[in-house]
Amino acid sequence: MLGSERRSEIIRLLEERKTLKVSDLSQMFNLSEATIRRDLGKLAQQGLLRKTYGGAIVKDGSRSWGTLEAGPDSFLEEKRRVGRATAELIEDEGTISLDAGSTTLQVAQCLTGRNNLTVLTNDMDIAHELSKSPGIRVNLSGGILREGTRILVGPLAEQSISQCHVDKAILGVSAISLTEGPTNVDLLDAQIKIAMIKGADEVIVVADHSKLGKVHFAKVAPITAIHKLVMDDGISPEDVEAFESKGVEVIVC
Amino acid sequence: MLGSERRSEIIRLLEERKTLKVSDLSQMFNLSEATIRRDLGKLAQQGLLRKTYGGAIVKDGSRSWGTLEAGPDSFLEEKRRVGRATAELIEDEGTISLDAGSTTLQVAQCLTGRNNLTVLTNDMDIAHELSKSPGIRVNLSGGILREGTRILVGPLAEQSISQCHVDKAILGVSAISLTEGPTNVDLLDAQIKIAMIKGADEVIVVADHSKLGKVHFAKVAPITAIHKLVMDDGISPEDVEAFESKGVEVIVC
DNA sequence: CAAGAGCGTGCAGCACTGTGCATATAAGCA
DNA sequence: TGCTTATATGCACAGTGCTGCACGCTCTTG
Repeated sequence: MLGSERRSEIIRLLEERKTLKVSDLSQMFNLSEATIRRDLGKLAQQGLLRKTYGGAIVKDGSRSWGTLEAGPDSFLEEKRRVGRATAELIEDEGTISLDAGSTTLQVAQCLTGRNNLTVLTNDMDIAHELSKSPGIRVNLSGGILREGTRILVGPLAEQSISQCHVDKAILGVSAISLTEGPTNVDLLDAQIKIAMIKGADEVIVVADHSKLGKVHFAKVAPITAIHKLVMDDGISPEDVEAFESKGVEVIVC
Repeated sequence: MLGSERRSEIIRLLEERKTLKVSDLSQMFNLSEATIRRDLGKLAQQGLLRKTYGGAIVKDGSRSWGTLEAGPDSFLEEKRRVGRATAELIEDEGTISLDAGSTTLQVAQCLTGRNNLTVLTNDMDIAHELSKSPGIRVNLSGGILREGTRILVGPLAEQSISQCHVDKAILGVSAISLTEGPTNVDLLDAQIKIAMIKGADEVIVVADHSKLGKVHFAKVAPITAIHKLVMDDGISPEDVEAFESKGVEVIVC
């Protein structure tokens, strides 16, 4: 087996299992651990994985087009759980809009294998991820490609989104509070989210608990516009109750 | 067996197995490893594969074009030349639309490093390529992601494009003839091209000479709508003159 | 804090690489 | 036909990259 071939296989395995151990790989390929470590070192340098003590894990939800360096994704495990739980809320044969972001990317990854789903998104990575599933019709919004990311924003994006109507809008946010509702650091992003809310029957916000109680610059919607909130179990029972009293169904996972 | 024949066979094998070893090929063709290495060197230079330690693997980022062309990356060298020549026609501080396709992808690769260029495209690979250059504003059209490719088509795509006006439209085509003008195998693709032509001051068609004289299903525009045609030197002087007599400036490279 | 697992790295051995040179084959031309 | 030229191929060799081992260092765990 070629060295490069082996490294491709490592990446493939990593996408499948999300985490790998040096000792396992060493046995699997019948090579010394030193060689495996050198492989992982190279792959990490290429940004294709993140090394950990004892092995490697997928990097930042595996934004799989490489080259673009993604910062260390905090709360990745929480986002994964949120992604899985959210995917369970989505039926086949439906239409959804999927906001750009690392949490919504996790949702997308859990949607592979769906049969007759139509998805509208403004995130090229999400589109790329979903395009692997033949049963999913992927609609990408137009827009300006924001520098350093693969997210589409601007008037063209808003207009594309406003032309579509979906069953559910799945939104990531950078902050959510009881009084101010979901808010965002970036105004352009917020406008995309507003357009998605307008065109949806049901609005689902996904977030890890680190976003809770914060308020950022750009308002997205009043809290009453949100139908469901999916969050990891870092949220307190009091907060759950408070959201529920505002009419937001909270799904803890 | 001819050398060129052997190299075609190597490419065919590579597409089948995704990875090849020098030692295996040497045995298979009953030739020295030195010869195989020289072959792989040539093929790598043509961009048809990527050499690795001990063999070769398929080039990443090479994309599957389904049944559009005879070979997936046929006439790559010609397309490179066309790409370079076309990039020279594009000034900084301008706006262009860049059609989806393998030839236009070559144009995009030659545009990196531009300072103040705005590009509108319906090809995610082109958008990705251009996003590496900070000086380029990338606008991606919306649309449905066509299965197996990274091309956006459909009403949303057409509408996004029709909302923009550019200095030059750079179009790839699957066929071009004197009488029928540029034509395309796919109707949806053709409609994108039509929208791009409508919104541009100048229309530049790029193609390798294998497209010449053919006519495909979907009409794009009369030949008189084309201002410039960039083609590799596989075009005959008679054909150049014929196009020129129709008012098309032909750039041979 | 101590034990132990895991880490990076220098070193040696070996496989792979590119290249110059000689030979073989094919093509062009008088 | 015989000669020249261009290309393809094999061989040899020096240079480079990959791998396993062993060592000392670092991190995790209890």
